[in-house]
Amino acid sequence: MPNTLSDNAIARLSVYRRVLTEMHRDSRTSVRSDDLAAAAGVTASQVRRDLMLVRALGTNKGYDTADLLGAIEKLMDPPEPQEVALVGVGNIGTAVLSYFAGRRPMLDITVAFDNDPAVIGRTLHGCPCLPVTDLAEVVAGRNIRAAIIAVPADAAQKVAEALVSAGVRGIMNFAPVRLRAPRSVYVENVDLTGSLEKAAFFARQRSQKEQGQTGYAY
Amino acid sequence: MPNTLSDNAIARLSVYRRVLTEMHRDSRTSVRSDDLAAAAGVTASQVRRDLMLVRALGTNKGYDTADLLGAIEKLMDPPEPQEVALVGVGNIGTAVLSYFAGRRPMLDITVAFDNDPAVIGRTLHGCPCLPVTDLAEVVAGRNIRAAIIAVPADAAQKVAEALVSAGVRGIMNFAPVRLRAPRSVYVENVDLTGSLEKAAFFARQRSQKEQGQTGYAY
DNA sequence: GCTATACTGTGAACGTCTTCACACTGTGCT
DNA sequence: AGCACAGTGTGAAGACGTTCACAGTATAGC
Repeated sequence: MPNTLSDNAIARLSVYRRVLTEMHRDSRTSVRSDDLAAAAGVTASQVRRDLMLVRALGTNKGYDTADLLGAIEKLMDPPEPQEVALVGVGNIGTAVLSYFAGRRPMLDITVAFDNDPAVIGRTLHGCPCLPVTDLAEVVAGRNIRAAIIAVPADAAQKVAEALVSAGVRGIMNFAPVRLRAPRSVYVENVDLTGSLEKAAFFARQRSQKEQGQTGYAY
Repeated sequence: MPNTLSDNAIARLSVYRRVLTEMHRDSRTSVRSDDLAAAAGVTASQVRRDLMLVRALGTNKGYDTADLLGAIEKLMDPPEPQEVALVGVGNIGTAVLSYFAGRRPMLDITVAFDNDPAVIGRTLHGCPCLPVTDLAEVVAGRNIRAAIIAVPADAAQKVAEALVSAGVRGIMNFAPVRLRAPRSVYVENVDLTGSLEKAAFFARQRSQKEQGQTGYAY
């Protein structure tokens, strides 16, 4: 099994793609590994390694921006627009909806579910909100393979199970729980509390270091 | 420099803490490494390794829930409540504000900044919104060390620089850009697009595998 | 055409994080 | 008291990801 694309590699490719899209929009035609590296916040070696994965070849003048973008898109984008389901249209769900509206045309949040009568039936950012009781039928019926969970922690596991049995194989999870799912399902946890805690923790640590209070283990 | 706490270790400790908090609330007094491992979605070895970092000792009956929770909190929580600033009170900023309201008492988003007159002067979830022109003064004045960036991509770098020069050393960044910051500043990128792309990518990949279409490299 | 130059592609070294495996310690049972 | 057992603490091994360093290759200049 050669060339398995790791989690981190996919994340970096996604960043390269963003950078390349901008460069391409600016009519820049070629890019060197160290340019990409600087823009993406990684080393040039790392970039070249990653680009090996997409089988993109460069020359002694760098890479052709359009070619490279095409190669990455070919690898990462679905062959045709992929539908994504959103479960939970509260604060985070709504924010996510508006964030993704029109951002990635190949990844469309085409349906949302909730159990709050106040949102059921409404259309937010072009996305209809259905009752969560319709979830299994709609997701399975439309062959939806990716979903976003933005429900409270205590409801997340049940939602995940419903999604998985309806055919979902990739989940982006905002609920602060570790979902239990079969290994055949990919779960990307977006742990907002954890992320903020990390930022706050390292902020304290680095502030201390600056004050010359070294000698601590951490 | 022994025992530097890695990024991943902190993230896992944050999860253990959440799990332990629940157990403690449920009056559970002891926990074994494999229980914690199952709840946190990691291996038992990993749990024991991580717990070495917090200098928590267990017995042949596992760990004392309260002790363990205390040890993790002592390591991760600030000695006194730590203020956090939010920049950008749009969709995501607002969602973040409501998400963290009351969730982590030791990490308080006490001030928000925006340049939209519609939100300036208002108070959302107990957090006053000030004009972004006040940022430097307020952040420096209150000695705020951690901040959340939830502004559009093209404004993020400028905001980051302002925050850093006002004394911020830890940033949670929602903007889809790689921020350039001195090494003395910790940046936690929350890349929503990247996360969704990963979930969608692996969803496709795994769906294919299920259909017996093996033999592909990826 | 030939040389100097610039960048890629990649084997190998390196470092880090994770898992293994087992010695050690304390508990409960007889 | 002594033995069997359960679970931790940790050195060592292993897996994985990143960086190094240089051979290879194409371009540009003379």
